[in-house]
Amino acid sequence: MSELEAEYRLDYFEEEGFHRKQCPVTDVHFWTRDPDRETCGEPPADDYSFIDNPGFDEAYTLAEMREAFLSFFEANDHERIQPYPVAANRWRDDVLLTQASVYDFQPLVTSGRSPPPANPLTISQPCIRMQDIDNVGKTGRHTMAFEMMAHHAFNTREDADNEYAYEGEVYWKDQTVELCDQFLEHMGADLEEITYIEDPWVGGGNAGPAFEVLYRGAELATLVFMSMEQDPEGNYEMKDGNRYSPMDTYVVDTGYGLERWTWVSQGTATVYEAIYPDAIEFLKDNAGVTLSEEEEDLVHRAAKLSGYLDIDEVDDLTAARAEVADQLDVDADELTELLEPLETIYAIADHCRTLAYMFGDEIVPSNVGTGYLARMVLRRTKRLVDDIGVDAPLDELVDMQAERLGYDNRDTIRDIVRTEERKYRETLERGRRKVETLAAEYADRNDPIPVDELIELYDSHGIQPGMVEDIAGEYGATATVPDDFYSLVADRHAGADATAAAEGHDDRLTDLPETEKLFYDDQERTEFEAVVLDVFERDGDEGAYDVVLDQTMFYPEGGGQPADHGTLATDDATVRVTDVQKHDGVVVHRTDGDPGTGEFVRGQLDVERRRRLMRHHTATHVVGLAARQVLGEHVRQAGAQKGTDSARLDITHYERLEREDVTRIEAVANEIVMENTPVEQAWPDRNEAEAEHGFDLYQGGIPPGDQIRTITIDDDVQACGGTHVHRTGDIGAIKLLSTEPVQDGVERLTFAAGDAAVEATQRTEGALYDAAEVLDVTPEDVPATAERFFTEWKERGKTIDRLRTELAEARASADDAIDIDGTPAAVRRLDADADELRATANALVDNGTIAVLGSGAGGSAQFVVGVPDGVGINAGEVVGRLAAAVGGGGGGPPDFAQGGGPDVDTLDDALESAPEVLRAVHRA
RNA sequence: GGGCUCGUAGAUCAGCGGUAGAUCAUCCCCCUGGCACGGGGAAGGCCGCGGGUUCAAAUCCCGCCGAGUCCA
Repeated sequence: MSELEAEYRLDYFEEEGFHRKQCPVTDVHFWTRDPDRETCGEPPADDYSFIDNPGFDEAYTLAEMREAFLSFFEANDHERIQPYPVAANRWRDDVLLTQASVYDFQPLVTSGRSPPPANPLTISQPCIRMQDIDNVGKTGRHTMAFEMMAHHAFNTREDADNEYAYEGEVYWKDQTVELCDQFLEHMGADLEEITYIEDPWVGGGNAGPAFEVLYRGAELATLVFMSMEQDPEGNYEMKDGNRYSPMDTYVVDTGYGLERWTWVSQGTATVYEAIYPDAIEFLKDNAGVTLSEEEEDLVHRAAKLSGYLDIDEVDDLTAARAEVADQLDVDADELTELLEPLETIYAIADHCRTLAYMFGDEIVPSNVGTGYLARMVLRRTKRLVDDIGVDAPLDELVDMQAERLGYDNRDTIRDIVRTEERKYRETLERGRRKVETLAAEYADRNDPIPVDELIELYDSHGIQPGMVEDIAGEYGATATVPDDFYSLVADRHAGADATAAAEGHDDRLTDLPETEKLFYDDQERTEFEAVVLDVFERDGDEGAYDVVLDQTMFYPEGGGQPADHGTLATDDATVRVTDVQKHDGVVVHRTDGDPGTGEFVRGQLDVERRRRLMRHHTATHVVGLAARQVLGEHVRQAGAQKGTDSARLDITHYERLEREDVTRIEAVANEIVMENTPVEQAWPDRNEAEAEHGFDLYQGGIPPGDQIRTITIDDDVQACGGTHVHRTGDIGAIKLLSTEPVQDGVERLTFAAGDAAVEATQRTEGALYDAAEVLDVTPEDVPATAERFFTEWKERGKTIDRLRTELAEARASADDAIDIDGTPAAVRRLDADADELRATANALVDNGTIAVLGSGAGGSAQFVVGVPDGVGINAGEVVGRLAAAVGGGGGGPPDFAQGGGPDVDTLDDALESAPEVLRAVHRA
């Protein structure tokens, strides 16, 4: 780390007369204007001295503080950028939620592959950090949802190649610190009290020097100078033990916690009271939490202590609280009783804000991904609300925050919350029933409910162990939850994680120039001319070649659209193209012959295939648009695959689709087709397009580059690389074929377009006509007739059962009975199925007769043996012996047994031996 | 995406190789002046679907479909 020391010696510090010091408490190095200062300013070295002693000229609300920050940086030549969604997985696949403002610009902008929306820029980015969930409410300063205010500058080195999307240096360390200093001064902070702590930063494969900015005990900002990337050969070893080397791009990544700043400006005891005082008032009222003045004072003093007791690093909350109580000279239990309701209220306010962000940004609850996180937060919030007895519905609480945050999809948000609440209630009811049965069982046996069962209940049924304890108590059973419960659950999940083998890159391709893509120029053209740049024979695949051309009309597989097929022809030969792939801009045509390197070829697409693919691709956009119109704005693409006969589109939606939804989507989609709307292709500047359309552009993935290709149909604009028809009318028709749930929150729509739609309709119609023919009715009458047939079929089954019983009773007259040690016995061959044998045997037994029945029906020998009560013959034993004679086995209870074997031929012999067997078994 | 659990009567579930059950709801009867309760009875099942193993599968195995849940 010492190699980095020089990195922190800024001219700005020199000019401003800063001193570099080492904190005796925390050992860190820091910079200060105050020559007498010894400590670094961070707890535990220093206290939260801003509480009751606000750090700025005025008290700010959250909105005022945000505006103060953004307008200050605007006045200092930064462009204000609108915040990104909290669902970071919309533009990157390595994280789920946005946890910092810099997430917005990773990886494409920070690596220099795409230009930033402005440079330098300022933003206040909503973030969600789930890892803080347990601390929320308790520590006085943790929130799961927060806004990170920031100013960013994106720089490239002077000696770097001119291959990046931005050039030169905007500003770096000195000006970053200066801006921070100036903003603090602007707000009225006492500059003498500010400390800049040296704290190297590492994260996400990048690293660099960084400062933490401390003021009155509060960490108000982090100034990160992201300038290195992970590199085993690198010169710098960072705190994560990895080596790093400098990058060509270097990025100013700052973070100013909006909530912290607001808090420090107000000097309230906890951050929560500063940022949503109205929500807290409402919840207190609603839950009936009222404190006396004396209690208020105690809570206030306790909160101040919680601040610097650093509870988030204390495992045992009880012990931490006891210490607080000790310092305040009050009883720990009393303090807990006083604080807990407040902590719950703080947490509820925070969680509702988190949910408002999540649902406002159109995250749909699910069993996977961000949707699962949303579900977890919602359920946790629901439990908290129930615990403390808030009777306002959850959707209203979330809506309060959504309104404050300015979301306009509030109706959908409420709908989602209500749907999720209902699902959770059903899970709880299911769980309760399950636990009740289990508790009653263990109470009977006087055993405690074992930990295995607790884990099973939680892991497989989502039942919190606390709930099991409660219910067990009601039933007089006991359950003890071990301290390491959740790690025991985690153990159950320990398993090998699948690692996908990376496909080996073909080095030979890297030397070739990017193929010029003709398919965007005129999507209707199907012929072209090109020069063969190179041909590779495919290893281990006789007669297969990869052909690279200088330009091509062939669309390579991508964006869910399969590759074009067709031919490449020279004067001498024609080869078939069976697949087309793209590797870093080089289009590779797989062919069944070698057209010859350097040859001039004419390419011809399989027109029919391409047309079908185009129709299905455009139809996919239309169906998505229709689904959004019918189901709501939260609907977005979660995946898509086009084909020649059908295509499928996965959409996010929080309820199962019903037939009615599907018919409406289909109707709207076909209206769009009939309106014959133009399908417009454009190549706008990416940042302009983003500013205009937001992230809904990228439902099919994010392409790199300065410019992106967009496809516009009505008000639906998508970044899309596929080929499309000119107007929606060219699709012809869209027929939805089926829907299926892919996962909770995602529905798959399968549909056919154009002639494929007609074919699909004809197929289903054909099936209906076939069915009608079989039933000998008109197609319209098929449903009613099928129902009638089914009902009649069931009735016949019952009639058969009844007649069988009657038949069995009729057969029960034992006039052929033989005597087995004083009991009559009927030994017969019936050649009926097992049900009939059983019924007959039952009837015989009811008449006091031993029944030994054999059947050769169905290709195997079967026996049923029934013995009346009080006759000392074990039916199972008898069956066993008889079955052995036909090469099988059997068994059953002593009064009624069944068996059989494959040798039908010896069935009669076996039956003949039955009387002896009966006697033998009786006497045994 | 991975793990686990579960699909049996209208509902909730038991049965886990050998004749498909319980409770509630429904219908009928009894008890009552009437209601609640109580008693008696009836009706109600492609045991999710498709394969396999077996003399025999609701039950065991495999696949599919569906529901739920935990984890990333």
